[in-house]
Amino acid sequence: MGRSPCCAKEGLNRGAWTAMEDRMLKEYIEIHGEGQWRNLPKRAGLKRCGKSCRLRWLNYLRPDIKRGNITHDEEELIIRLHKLLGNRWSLIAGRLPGRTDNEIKNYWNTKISKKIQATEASTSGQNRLSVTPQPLNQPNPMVKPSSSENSIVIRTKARRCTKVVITNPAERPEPQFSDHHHQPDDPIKSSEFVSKENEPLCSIMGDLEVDESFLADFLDIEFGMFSSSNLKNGITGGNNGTNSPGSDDHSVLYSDDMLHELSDFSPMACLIDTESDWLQN
DNA sequence: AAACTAGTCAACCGCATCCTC
DNA sequence: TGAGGATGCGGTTGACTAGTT
Repeated sequence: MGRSPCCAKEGLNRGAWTAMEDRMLKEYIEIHGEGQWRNLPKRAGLKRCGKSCRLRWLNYLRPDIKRGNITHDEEELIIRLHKLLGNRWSLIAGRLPGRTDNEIKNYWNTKISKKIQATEASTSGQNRLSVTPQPLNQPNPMVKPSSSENSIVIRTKARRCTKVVITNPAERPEPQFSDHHHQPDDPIKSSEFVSKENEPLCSIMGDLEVDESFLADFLDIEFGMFSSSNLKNGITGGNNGTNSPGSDDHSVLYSDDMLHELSDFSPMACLIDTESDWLQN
């Protein structure tokens, strides 16, 4: 059942890239664009694995890479996103323009995790949503296996979630409570995000199964707009928002006012649809 | 000055997921 | 619908550098 290796490793350069290789790769991509990584090295005349070329481009050569130290604001954002997403570096990086997943991962492992550990050591009893130390090789306390009833889940392996439709609570069918700890009168439950299949957002996000109370706390505390009352009272379209009145699409969209008011909302976009620019449009 | 240690980060690896046929 | 290739992702490694003894 062996997988075929991504490339024949014989005769290929490995290790650090030379300036010459960088130039060749950059010139090739500037002319031909990204993609076709497997064939790229041959076409560009590089003795490198396609994966290696891709990584080099994404992490170093891309023109929009931001150089220099991570700012305090960026660090705070990383911490917040990590609290919610766990080690899903590409999602986190997606909310930090010019930063790469590799850079953020390295930064976390070398700087933030130590800072956090030091914080933990000095404060024994901490608030759940304070900067919670999460040694990388230990289970995230915010995370739990889905098989465990009382556990919260963010699996470390990422799965992609590119499309989530948030339906209008008024128009969607009664939620199916498959899980006994979901109380129908639970505020977050009654206003919960749902997908096309009426699954809670928490579970439709691929394997990102975030405990709903945690998500509720996060949304309330980090993004106050998303208190359950706001959700109940209609972040649904139909006001002055982007939802076109005649649309037969029942998805919930957010009004321009709301989006402007919530300047820090953008990080949430990555949870819902990393690849779309719906926030900007 | 040399040896050792710790920190940083680019690059590699294997696996998961997506895409195409 | 399934197989296989392509791509993306997170974890890990190891080379390099700076600091310390």
